[in-house]
Amino acid sequence: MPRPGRDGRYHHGDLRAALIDTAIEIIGERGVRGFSLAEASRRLGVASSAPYAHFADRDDFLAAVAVHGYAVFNSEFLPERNQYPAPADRLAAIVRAYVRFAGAHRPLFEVIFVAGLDKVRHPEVKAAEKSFEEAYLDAVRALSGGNAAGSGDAAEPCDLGAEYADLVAAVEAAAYGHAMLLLEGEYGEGEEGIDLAAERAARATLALVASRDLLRKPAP
Amino acid sequence: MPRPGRDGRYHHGDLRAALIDTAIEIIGERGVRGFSLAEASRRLGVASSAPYAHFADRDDFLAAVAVHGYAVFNSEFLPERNQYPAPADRLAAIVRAYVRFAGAHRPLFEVIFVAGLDKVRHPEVKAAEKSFEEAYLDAVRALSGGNAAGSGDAAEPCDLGAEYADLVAAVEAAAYGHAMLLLEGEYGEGEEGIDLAAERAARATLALVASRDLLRKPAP
DNA sequence: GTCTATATCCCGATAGAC
DNA sequence: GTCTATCGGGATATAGAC
Repeated sequence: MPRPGRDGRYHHGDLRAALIDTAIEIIGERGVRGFSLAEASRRLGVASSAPYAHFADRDDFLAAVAVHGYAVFNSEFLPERNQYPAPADRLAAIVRAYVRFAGAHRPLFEVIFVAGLDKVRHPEVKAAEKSFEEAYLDAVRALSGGNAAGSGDAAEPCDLGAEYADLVAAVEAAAYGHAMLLLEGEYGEGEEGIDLAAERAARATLALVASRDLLRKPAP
Repeated sequence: MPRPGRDGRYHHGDLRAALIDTAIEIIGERGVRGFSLAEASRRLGVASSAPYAHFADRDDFLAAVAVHGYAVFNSEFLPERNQYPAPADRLAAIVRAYVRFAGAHRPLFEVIFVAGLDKVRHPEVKAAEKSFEEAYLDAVRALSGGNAAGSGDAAEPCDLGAEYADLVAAVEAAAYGHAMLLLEGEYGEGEEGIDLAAERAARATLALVASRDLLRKPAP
C-alpha cells in the first residue's frame, strides 16, 4: 500500500515489510524461480531500485523472507516438547508439522528449503532455524532411551554418535520427500491433500523408527 | 567444437547435440537455475539466437536434455527385472539406482526432477520416463504376492488398488528425499557420499516395506 | 534513511538476410 | 542452419532529492 507524499512521490512506512508480503504473493503465483524484485517493486508502486536500499541483492532479500518463514514455523507449527511424551510420537509430530507448514505456507517453504540459499553467506537464516533443528535432534536423541537432552556438553549438536545418523537421514529424507511431492501437486490443491501428505509422512516416520534396525549399515 | 566454414562463418555438424553437452557442463557448474542458452551459445562460438533454430524456447531445450537424461538412466542404471527375483529387493535396487543416478549425473537429475518442467507441454519427457515408471510400479505390484504384472487390462497404471498407495508414496518420498539431500551437499562431494546416500535410500525402502502395516491409514 | 532517476549488462526471443 | 539486428525485461550500481 504505497502512500503518495505531499509532493506526489510514493513513500512506505515500511517498504521492507511490504516487500516481504508482496514476495509471498508473487512466489505463491509463480514459484521462487519466477520471483523478481523488479516485479515486487512494480506491484508496490516504487522504483525497481528501491529494494536495494534495504537489501544487498536478491538472495539477501530471500534470506529475509526465509527468516520470516522460520518465525512462522517455530511459533505456529512446531509442537511443544511436552505435548508428546513418547519420543517417536514427538518425532512424527515434528515431521507432520513440517509437511503441514509446506502445504499451508508454500511460498515460505519454497524459500527456506527449495531456493537453495547459501546459508554460509546468510548466517541470519542459520540462526533462525536453530529451535527447529534442536527440537528435531532432541527427539531423535530421546529415542535412544538413556541419553536424553543435555547429556553433557560433549559433541556438536549434529553428532548423535553415528548410531542414529542413519535414522536421522531416513526421517529427514522422508519429511523432505513428502513435502516436495505435496508441492509438486501430487496431492491436489485442497486442504485434504495437505493432511494426507502430512499423515503419510508421520506414519512413514513411525515405520522407519519401528524398523530402524534395518537402517543400520551392516559391517563390511 | 565450432567449425569455421570457407566463408568464415561457424557451422556445426550437430549444434543440437553440442548444446546438450554444453548444457550439462554449465548446469554442473551453476545449477539449472544458472543455466542460460546465451552462455551455451557463447561457449560454442555461435550466435545467441542459433539455438532457437532447434528449440522453441528454453524449456523446450531443457525437455530435450531431460529426454537424454532418461535415456542414460534407463540404459545404464535401471536394473534388469530378473536380476532381483524378490520384489522388495528389486524395489530397493531401483531406489538405489535412482539415487546413484542423481549423484553420478547431477545435471541430468536436476533437469528431470528439480527443474519443474511442465510435462503436459512436453509429452516427449512423459514418454521417456515410461520404462522407469513401469519398472517401479511393477515392483510395487509384485509385493502383493498374488497379482503380478499384467493382471488384466483393468485399471490405469497408477491405480494399484489404493492398498499400496501409501507404500508407493513413502518409497517415492524416501528416494526423492535422499537424492535431494545428496545434491544439497549433505554427503560431501566424493564417490563415497553417493554410495552412502544410495545405500541408505535402499535400506529405508526395505524398512518401509517391512513396516508397511504402519503406513496404512487407520479407519476413521 | 528512504526513494527516484538513470545507465549498464545479461538473458530470452523474434524477424529477416544469406 | 546459422547469422545480424533488435526489442523487452530483469539485476545491479551510482548519483542525487528530500
